[in-house]
Amino acid sequence: MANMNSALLALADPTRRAVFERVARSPAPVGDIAKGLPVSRPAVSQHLKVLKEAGLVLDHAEGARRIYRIDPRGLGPLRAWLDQFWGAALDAFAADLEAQAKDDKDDDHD
Amino acid sequence: MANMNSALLALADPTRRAVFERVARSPAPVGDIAKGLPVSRPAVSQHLKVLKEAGLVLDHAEGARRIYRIDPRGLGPLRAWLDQFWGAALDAFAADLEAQAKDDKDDDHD
DNA sequence: AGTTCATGTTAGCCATTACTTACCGTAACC
DNA sequence: GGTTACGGTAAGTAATGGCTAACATGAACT
Repeated sequence: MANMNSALLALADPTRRAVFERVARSPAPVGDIAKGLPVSRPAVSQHLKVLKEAGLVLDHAEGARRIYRIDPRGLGPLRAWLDQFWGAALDAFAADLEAQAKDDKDDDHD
Repeated sequence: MANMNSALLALADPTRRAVFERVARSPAPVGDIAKGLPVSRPAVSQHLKVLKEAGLVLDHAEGARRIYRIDPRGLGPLRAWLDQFWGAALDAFAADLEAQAKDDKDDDHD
């Protein structure tokens, strides 16, 4: 499912996120991905399955190899969800500045 | 730790994400947050602790209550990390379009 | 001081999960 | 056909994590 929940869940694990980052850099077969990681090849295969179900990567057979690449639509919902709170974060930042200014005024005993 | 790893890990859990969304909407004490959720108050308190250590929320005492609000700096690293792969996703999308066009035309390659 | 309200903390339980080893299927070689 | 390369799947295990219940802390109020 390519919703934001599964995407967030998939990217939470450091190893799986490393797999995703590797695939995002450039498409690669499973073996190559596993070579650059401290886990076994089946582990990478399992991570790729999760990433695929989360809509973050795509795969296609190429002979005996299976090439994984980033799924363009995967990061969309996640980014949209994040931006939803970007405004709230900025508002909070503005409120912080205001409160800080008030504090400075209160604390101006020499 | 206010890095992107802990932020991603904190937001992965649906309940904890609901807590974060509630806090982001408007600052509130723990009891009020727990009222709108299907888990106990201690559970909310634990989630808030994780969110706080991830740099996603801030708290300040207000009498016996403890008001939690969003931490403006929390989403920054996460958003930055996400944008790092936004370009790769767009590139992949462009590659998809190109491949599709090639398929449609059944043309030989560039 | 004693009581009540609001919250943090601990202990323990249960479900989930990330990992490895072993195995099976498939595709390209000889 | 046999063998080798590549990758997905199953089973079993150790570790993690979220939850509740019980306890501890501290502030406000009478």
